[in-house]
Parts: sequence; structure tokens; C-alpha cells
Amino acid sequence: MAEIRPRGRGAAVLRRTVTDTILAAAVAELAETGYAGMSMGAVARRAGTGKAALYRRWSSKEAMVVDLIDVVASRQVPVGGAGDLNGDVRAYVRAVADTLSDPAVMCIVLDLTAEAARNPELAEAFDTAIRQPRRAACERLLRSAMERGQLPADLDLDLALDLLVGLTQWRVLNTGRTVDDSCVETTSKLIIQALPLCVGVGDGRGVPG
Amino acid sequence: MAEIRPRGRGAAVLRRTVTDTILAAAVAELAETGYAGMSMGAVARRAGTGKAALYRRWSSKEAMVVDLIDVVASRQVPVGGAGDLNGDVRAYVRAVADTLSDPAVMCIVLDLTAEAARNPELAEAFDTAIRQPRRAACERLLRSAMERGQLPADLDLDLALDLLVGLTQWRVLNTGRTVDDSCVETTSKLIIQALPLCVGVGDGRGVPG
DNA sequence: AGAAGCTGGGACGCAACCGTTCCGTCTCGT
DNA sequence: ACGAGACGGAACGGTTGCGTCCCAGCTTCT
Repeated sequence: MAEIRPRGRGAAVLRRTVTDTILAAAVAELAETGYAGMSMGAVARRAGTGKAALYRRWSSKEAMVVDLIDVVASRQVPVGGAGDLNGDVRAYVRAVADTLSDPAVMCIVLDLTAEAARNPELAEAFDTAIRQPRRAACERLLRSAMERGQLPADLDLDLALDLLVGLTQWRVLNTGRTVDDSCVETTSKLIIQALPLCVGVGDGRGVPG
Repeated sequence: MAEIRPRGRGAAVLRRTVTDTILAAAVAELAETGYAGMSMGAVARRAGTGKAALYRRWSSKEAMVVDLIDVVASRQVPVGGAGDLNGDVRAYVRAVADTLSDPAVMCIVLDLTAEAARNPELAEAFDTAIRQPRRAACERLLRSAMERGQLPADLDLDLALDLLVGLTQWRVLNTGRTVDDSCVETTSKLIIQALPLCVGVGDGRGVPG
């Protein structure tokens, strides 16, 4: 990607190829060194540009990373409504596994999650660009299953979403990098079987025996 | 904790109160600024000591944080075997919620998780001090439930552990800071009901209907 | 054609941090 | 009683990073 050598350089307009090259370099750098450790100089060096090219586009490192989040978000998981809960969940789990098993994406997600706990600016960007769309998509998935009667009508959406999104992500992020095929299968299966259990609190007591 | 003003200063032995003060300051600093952003000078300033006091104890920032992980780990969740699966799971979820809802602990856990993806030294310390003991304790919890027949004998331990540990942690870390009482209850209930579903893959096909 | 303005580079000022080394003070172990 | 050595504090050299500025070359828009 960085191989695209801009033929001639210099023009009266910000060149998209340069912007893209910089963003790609920033993603790589962010994955390797983390947000706090990432240096603008390193990004410029990696992109084969001057630092000025960066500051012509963004006012600061933070602004650049905020933009960068959208780039990572675009690699996000599309949640297709295949019209079947089993298939939808399987497809989702597999897609998350594929996406997040890329070490770069994994590092960035982990890093920004941590950084977002401190930096409200990043937190908001991270939330609107990644968290909310993902959650909304999964919510659509669940709602359509409810309409088809594949899930109970009194489903606790929050809980179900946490089960679907959380367990998937946790497994991928904590089972080392390689995501086994059978792991995807087992995870999907558990989620599918457990989703109907996410109903309103009901009585306070737990499960007999 | 930093209020303990060492009466007289200077002696031929490293004073424990100073060590403790420094570690407390380091925990606070780590929570606020993250590993990469944490500066030894800031830790010393916060602890009311000189930087020399730090370097007399640890050879580097990294070494200090490795030690520090043990301190955080000591606040970890004790998994008591109450002899009942329902009670054990509830107690565990509540304990995790209480521990991790401390913003400092939350930040540190998130931060070190991300940092561990890059720094093998930290990764190992984090793993042996926090991850493994927690996982082992939960494993004990599950095994004893199996022995009592409260869980199937062919339980998929990995999956069950991910369900128990992962879902709990995910909910706590992602539902904002405040952990509702009913949230704890709902989460526990789902886990308890879903645990028996964590059995070997069996047939490849999923769930009917 | 010509102005406008972006290009990769390099240099800069400023600040922060790391890790070391002093200092004078003070207290513990022997 | 006395030496060893930790104490808080300060300074230092070296490195690194941010953000700015300037440069000469080149390309696009008017």
C-alpha cells in the first residue's frame, strides 16, 4: 500500500493518495506502538512524507487518530440478515474472528479501548464509529429473529447483546491470536442456545438444582 | 495511604513505608495516564519522594510496573467454594463487579491488557499474576460443581470459563462504571443457566428452530 | 501562462522524560 | 558511638517527541 510511489509530487490540492498513505502508516504505527507511544515523526517516516503533510491535514495527533478510527471502523463486521438466527450468529462470530484476529486490528481495538477510558475525545469517536454501529447491527439481527419467533418476545436486549458481542469478542481477544474453526463453532453454538435465556428478570430465584 | 509521613528519614535499610507509598502512587499514576504515559518523575512527585528512591528499588519503569501488577492482583477476586453453584457464581460476579468498578483498577486492567499485546515482559507478569490465578480459581469453582453433579461431566471447560469470566468482565467493563445490582443478578442468572450448555461439540449441526 | 499551493525534506525551539549522580540530612544495625 | 546507607531534593546529559517553519520542485486550477 505504501508502495504506491506518488509519481510527481507537489500540487495545489491535498492529494488523496498521500492522505491514504499517511493513514495506512498511522494504522500500522498505532498497532505497533500504541496510541501514547505513536510518534508523528514515525508516521511520517513510514509514510515517506514530511511531518508537514500530516499537520496540513490534522491539527494534532489526537485529531488524526480520531479520523483513523473511521478507517478501522470501515473494516468492521457487516451484520447481514440472512433470515436465520443460526446462520446470522455463526456468520457474525466468524466475521468478528476474522477481523479481530488481525494483530493490527486487535492491538488497536485493545489500545483505544484503554485510551478511551481516559480520553473523552477518543472515547466519543470510538463509540460513535465502532461501538454503536456494531451494537445497532446486532440489535437488528436480534430483533428480526424475535419477529420470526426464533427468540422470545420479552428478550432482555442489553443482556442478549452483551452475550452476543461480548462473548465473541472476549473469546477472540483472549484465546491468543489463532481462532480455531471449531472455536468459532463452539462459541456460536453456545450463543445460539443461550440467547433464548436472556429474558426479563422474572422471579429473583435462580435455577433449581 | 500517602498520608503516612515518614517521621524520620534516612536509614541503612529500604523502608517499607516508602516502598508502599511509591507503589500506591504508581498505581494511581498508572490508572490516570496509562503505562506509556506514566513518568517516573510524576510517580516520585506524587509519592513525595525523590526519583532515586524509585531507582534504588527497581531498575526501570518496566520492573516497577511488573511488581505493581502483584499489588493490583492482591486485590483480586477470591473465589470461595460456597458449595453451591448458584451462590458461587453470584458471589463471583458480584466480586468482579465490585473490584473492577473501581476506575483505577478498570483503567489498569484495560491498559495492561493492551500493553501486554506488545510487551512480552508485562504480558507474562500480567498472565501469571492475574489471568492464571483467576482462571484457576474459576476452574476450581466449576470442577467442584461438576463433582456435585450440578454441571454435566463432559463440560467444555474452556468454553465455560470464557462464559463465566468473559461475560462478567465484559459487562462490567462495558456498561459504564456503575454496576447495577439487578445487572449483577441478571448476568449471574444467565451464566448459571447457560453453563450446562457448555458441553463438547457433539454433532456439528446447531439448534433446531 | 502564471499563480497558488502542495510535495518530501530538513532544521528548529521547546518541553518532557529517563536514568544517573550528587548533596546534606538522618537513622538504623552493630 | 560510629559507619553504612537510605532519605528528599535537585541538577544534569541524552534522547525523544510535538508542532512550526522554510525550502526548492512540481502540478493543478484559473
